[in-house]
Amino acid sequence: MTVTPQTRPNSQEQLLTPGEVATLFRVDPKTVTRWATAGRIGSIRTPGGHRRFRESEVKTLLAELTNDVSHTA
Amino acid sequence: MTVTPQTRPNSQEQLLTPGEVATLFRVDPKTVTRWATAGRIGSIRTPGGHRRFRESEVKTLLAELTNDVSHTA
DNA sequence: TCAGATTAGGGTAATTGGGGAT
DNA sequence: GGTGTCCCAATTACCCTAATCT
Repeated sequence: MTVTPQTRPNSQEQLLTPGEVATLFRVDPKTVTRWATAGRIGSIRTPGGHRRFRESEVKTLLAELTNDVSHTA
Repeated sequence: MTVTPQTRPNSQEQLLTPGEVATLFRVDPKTVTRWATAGRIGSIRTPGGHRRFRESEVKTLLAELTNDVSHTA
């Protein structure tokens, strides 16, 4: 039991670690880092320099891939 | 100048526990403590030695470390 | 005062960042 | 052009017990 939604003074976004995102996409964590560096995905840095990713954004991006996106902008 | 509107921590400031800050950054509470020790984030100690963090400072820090993707089609 | 949950403190493993080469 | 793997250094996560907070 760890599902106790507390700490929501203003509806914060759920964040994911690079490893978690990498697992979702079936890629190497380094690749996720490259996506962030290339600006293809938004990222939040910890004061220590590690990255965190928005779960909603990741899910959206994941859904687009599943739906065969015509990424021709 | 006699009064500074909002530019100073006057009296009441919403304080957050290490656990709450940890949730916002998606890190371990111990990591937040480490940030305080390293001086990366300001902290207030309770008489018992526990740490409390200013909500405004945490929010500001979180905002500054956020890199949003401006994919404004 | 009691009870439950959180935090501090120290120590050790795992993850991550950055660069560079394949 | 994009991805996976190598290196090393830094940051973070999990282990424990005792003290503090609510």
